[in-house]
Amino acid sequence: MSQQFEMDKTFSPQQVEGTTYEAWEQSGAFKPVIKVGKKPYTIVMPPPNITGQLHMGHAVDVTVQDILIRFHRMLGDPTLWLPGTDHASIATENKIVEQMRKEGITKEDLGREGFLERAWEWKKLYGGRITQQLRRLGASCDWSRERFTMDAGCSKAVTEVFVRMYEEGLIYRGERIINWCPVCKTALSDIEVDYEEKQSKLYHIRYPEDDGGEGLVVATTRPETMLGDTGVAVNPQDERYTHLIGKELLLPLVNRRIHVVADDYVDASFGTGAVKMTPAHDPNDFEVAKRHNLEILRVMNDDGSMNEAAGPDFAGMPGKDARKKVLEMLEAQGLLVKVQDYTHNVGSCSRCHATVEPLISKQWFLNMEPLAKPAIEAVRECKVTFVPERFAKTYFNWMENIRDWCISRQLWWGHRIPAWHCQTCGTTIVAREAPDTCPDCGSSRLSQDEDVLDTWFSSALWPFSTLGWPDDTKDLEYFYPTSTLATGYDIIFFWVARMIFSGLKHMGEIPFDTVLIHGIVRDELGRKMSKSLGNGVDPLELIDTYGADALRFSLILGVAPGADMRISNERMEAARNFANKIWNASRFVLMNLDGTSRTIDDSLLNTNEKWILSRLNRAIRSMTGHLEGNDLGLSAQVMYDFAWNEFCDWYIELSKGDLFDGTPERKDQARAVLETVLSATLRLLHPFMPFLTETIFKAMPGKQEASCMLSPWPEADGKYDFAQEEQQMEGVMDMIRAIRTVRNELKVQPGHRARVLLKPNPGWAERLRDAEPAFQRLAGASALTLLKAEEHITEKTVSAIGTIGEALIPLGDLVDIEKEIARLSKEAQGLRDEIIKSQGKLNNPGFVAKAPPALVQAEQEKIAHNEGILASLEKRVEELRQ
RNA sequence: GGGAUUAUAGCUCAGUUGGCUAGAGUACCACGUUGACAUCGUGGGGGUCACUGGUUCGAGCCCAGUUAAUCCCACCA
Repeated sequence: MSQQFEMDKTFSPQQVEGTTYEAWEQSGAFKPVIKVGKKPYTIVMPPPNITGQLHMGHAVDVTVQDILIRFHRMLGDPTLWLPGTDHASIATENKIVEQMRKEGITKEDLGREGFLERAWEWKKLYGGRITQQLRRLGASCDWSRERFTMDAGCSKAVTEVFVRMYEEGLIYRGERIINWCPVCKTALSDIEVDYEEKQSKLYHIRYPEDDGGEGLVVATTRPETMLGDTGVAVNPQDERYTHLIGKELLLPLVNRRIHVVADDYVDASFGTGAVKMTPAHDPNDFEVAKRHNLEILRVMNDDGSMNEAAGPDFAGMPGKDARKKVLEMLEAQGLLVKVQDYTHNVGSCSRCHATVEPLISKQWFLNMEPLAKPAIEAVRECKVTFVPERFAKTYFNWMENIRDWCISRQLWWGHRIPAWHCQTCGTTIVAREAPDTCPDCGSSRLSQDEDVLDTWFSSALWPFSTLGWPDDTKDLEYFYPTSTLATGYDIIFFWVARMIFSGLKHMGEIPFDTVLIHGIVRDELGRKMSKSLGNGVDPLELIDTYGADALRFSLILGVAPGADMRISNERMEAARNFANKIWNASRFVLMNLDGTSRTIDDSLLNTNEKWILSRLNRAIRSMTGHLEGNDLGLSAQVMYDFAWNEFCDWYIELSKGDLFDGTPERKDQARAVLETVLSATLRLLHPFMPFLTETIFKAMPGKQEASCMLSPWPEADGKYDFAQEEQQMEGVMDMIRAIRTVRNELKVQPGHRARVLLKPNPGWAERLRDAEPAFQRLAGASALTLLKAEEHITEKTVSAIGTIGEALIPLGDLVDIEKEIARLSKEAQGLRDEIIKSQGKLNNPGFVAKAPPALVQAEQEKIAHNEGILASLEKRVEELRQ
């Protein structure tokens, strides 16, 4: 007995996934085959964080990329998918700190060195875990080229870029208002801050004049910051306050004299029209302060508590308590004028969700303007294309309004900034290697800057740092620029934009030509998956339950580029069922091949065979086109429809005639066609469902040692285009469907011949004779035999019969004559209406003049067609009347 | 405040540059142990294409407006 008969009745992914993947990886098939002179297809994988578990976002990301990679590999392109992981500075550090907290130790206990040791241990443990999980999805990446954002090579690139940009003056150090997370104790970039609406109060506080005048009233949501006020601003046009401009007020509680300044920034219609200025703790106030030379007084510590500058009453007090005390004291002095309920947006740390405090701080910045310009140009000139296009707008919107990027973080885990400060003279030295002495004063008392770089600083270099830059490597030369970058739209700002300007800046070339944006995965209710909602789905569990192929397919099928997708059990089941359908269709084909491979005899092709081969050609062309256009969802849809609705539902069924009852010649021909179509189907499906297809492929005759993954992508063979046969089959299928409707309607028992009410005209007879076996098998009816239905016949049945043939057969004595006349008359009326409608169209000069000729002709044919039926109906009515 | 997207069957979504009766999947109903598959097969019901107007011979598609929802950016004390 041959191997084929041992296939189970259902596909068990669990049994094959592990071993199949291992065999692929062992064989080295994931490594690109470099062909000098041939353009490679390259994807550099967005590196997952080493913080944890594979989630649905990764699953989509990896699936999309793996499909493209497998497609191009089969096309014969030298194909590289370079994987790696990201150190994820702040996220990882938080996780480690959290883990340590449970053990009762703090970062400070370990010290920088000790902490980093621990962090590397973490990386060893979890960095490997995530890559194992990627394997479970079937990711066919070249693990021999795997990189990590903090490995020696990538770190070298980071230092090189930093030093170069510093030397060019693009990187500078300065005092600016930054978003400060008092829990993570680090600066955050603008995009690391999330805003949410919160209920709070708007406090109206009176600031009297220093001479005892009543002064003015300011409104604030953060009263404790008044301790750091160094001025009050009003709108220059605001007549209420013109008399106060330039005057001095006495800041309550601290009794500091502060000036009233006029600045357009102030909106006279909001609050009281007077704004207290706290330049050290508010970005706008900071700007105003610079314009008016107001003092910048920081009153808060890094942990959010008040410092000495806040005055002896408040020093050391947490911000919350300080707020309370300030309010109490103001109230006691009768200076708290009004308290309003107020809803506004409060920023919080995207990592730990603590409320962010804007405060002044010395940080490293990257000057964005000169970098953004060419990056905008590159997209505008379509050197980089976004799929779908609309995301380019998002990109422009951000890049055109970009502000300098705060790249320093007060963390330990990350790339330490290559800058040294001289303890003697204060000079800062930025260098590739640690300097021994200060070039200015010769002192050897140098200490490295404590900060590390924003994690996205290294990510921005990923497309070339992973290929060996700054060294001149062969990989860099061959694979850069890469082809496609696939990622979610949530990461355009964090990453995509920064890679584009970095690539242009340091490589002088775009990093990739296509940015393929996919949506995010939502639950069945359309909600974002989040930890707090607890609605997250673990992709690994889905793989266990349904198989990796089903997961991949359900994430792709019918999903338009950039569109969010919902994942549900129903969707997973549909994908699993499809996999099983393919499995069983293959099982049937393999059973009938008897382990022998055959080739099609073109001279013996019958209509069914011509039809399926022609349909296969269409599927190949369509899928290839969609994949080239990055529309994976449509491509999968074409596969699904072809495999299930055409190959399984029709051709396999049709083939059974020859397979079971045909002459030896026909039998072999059917087998050859089945084998050909199955082979192509498996290969077309392979990028989407690699495990299933590889498993079946190896069971094909003579393919034990072959690999679906490394087989060529199917090409449409022009000699198998049969437009006429396709049309003919379409007609036959319509008729078979109609007969089935009749059978159902008449409740004809299986096994019994349906009594089909047909009188084929000469044209149809020809076709029907051709299709006779199909009718026998699929419709349980003989197309040429006129039989008498004994059952009651409904309208529906009649209309179904109407679609079968031109000649509607008289129902004779089966039905009440009056009723039948009425029905036929009604039908005739319907046809007349149709004809009138068509004639109306043809009488419309605009239609005749402007519509395509084929359409006009079709309309004329329709009239003729309807008139023919009408005539026979009328004739029949006449007969019945007699 | 600025920008983007979406609105089609109970649900999830397709619907190419406008062109025959608007399609799938799923759910629902009926029937079915036909030699791959009940994770299946066959058939069926179910739509005012959000609303209003416009362009056109012709609009689910193009244009304007209205309504509703989602998302992103900015962050007014």
